[in-house]
Amino acid sequence: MRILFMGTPDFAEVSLRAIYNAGYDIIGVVTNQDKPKGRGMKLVASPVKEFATQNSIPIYQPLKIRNNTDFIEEVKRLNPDVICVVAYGKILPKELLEIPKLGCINVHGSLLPKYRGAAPIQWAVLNGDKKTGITTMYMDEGMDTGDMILKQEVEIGDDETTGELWNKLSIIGGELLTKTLEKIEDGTAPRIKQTGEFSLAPMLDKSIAKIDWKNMTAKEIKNLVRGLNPIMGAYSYLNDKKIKFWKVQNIKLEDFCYDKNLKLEELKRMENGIVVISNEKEGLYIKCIEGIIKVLEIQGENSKRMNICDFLRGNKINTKSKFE
RNA sequence: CGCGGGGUAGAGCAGUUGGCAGCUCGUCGGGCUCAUAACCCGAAGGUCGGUAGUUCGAGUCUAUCCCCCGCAA
Repeated sequence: MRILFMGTPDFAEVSLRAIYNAGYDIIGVVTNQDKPKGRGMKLVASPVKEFATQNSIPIYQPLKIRNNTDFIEEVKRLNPDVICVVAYGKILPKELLEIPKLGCINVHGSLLPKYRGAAPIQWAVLNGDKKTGITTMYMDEGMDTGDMILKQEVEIGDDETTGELWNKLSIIGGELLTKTLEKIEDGTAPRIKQTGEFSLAPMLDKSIAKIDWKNMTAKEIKNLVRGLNPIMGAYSYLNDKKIKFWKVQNIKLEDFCYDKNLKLEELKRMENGIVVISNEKEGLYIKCIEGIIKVLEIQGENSKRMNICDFLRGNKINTKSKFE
């Protein structure tokens, strides 16, 4: 089988590696353009491109695909049996989808039809879901609306971050893609229509990263923190300084009062976002709706991530100060 | 030439107009306590990123090099 692979980030690289190691004939790799990245804005190749370079697979990096007749012609000339798309980053037009005889298949990081769109993994964590998974499907013109082929569930841990889940799913994605190709090759791949309710997982907007102490419960804040780790980091302001939280715990008000010997009524009356306890021995505790947030890992302005005790040694946070 | 912050004890930081190198924690030794991430006493630990310069005198001012980090993508 002649396979054309389209993908860009590390998540896609894992899938490419899996089918490469499984012995499939990869006739080319399509990946996004090198982008200026990091300090100094140097051009950096995508992980998929790196892998292709190392293994001498031909690389294509079209600026755009829609209305790019040169590229479409090139793909026709390549004559792929299947195109595998994993987190490529561009929407594919119908004329491209119709080229491979056996179809275009996609690896998606959710249990479709839940979380169609660009950020399924992030949203699963942000919403505090207990499980998610990987779905492979035949692509059509819609946004992740094609017929499903294989599906595998994965549990999400209470403290699992998007980054951890991302890695886990990328590996499963590679395995499932390999299985899917096997089934396509021997003609046993099913075509399962997506039925029932669907939901969308749009690309994350920067504005969601700010913690809203007035309206979010402690549990929601915790989910926000782990959902945005390590992509953006949930942040808040303290004395006009931006502070990011990377790891927090969520403690019930009752348990907290019992532990610290405080009066529940007094605690309930405090404003949300107020620092209840802050010292380098016990750590940092913040009053929230329906709970206390205990900060474990934090990052100050222009600083790196560090555990809360180290942070408080050099950066004093006063009790009763308020996160905005 | 994208924008910005920084390099001082093992860790996190302070250090004013140039004038004895400090704080908190940790480590080591001792004490106290039924008990502790408790408390008390004591000690060790530094080429202040490198080099050159200004100066009676540089962590601090100037030049230059190296390294680290954040934003942004």
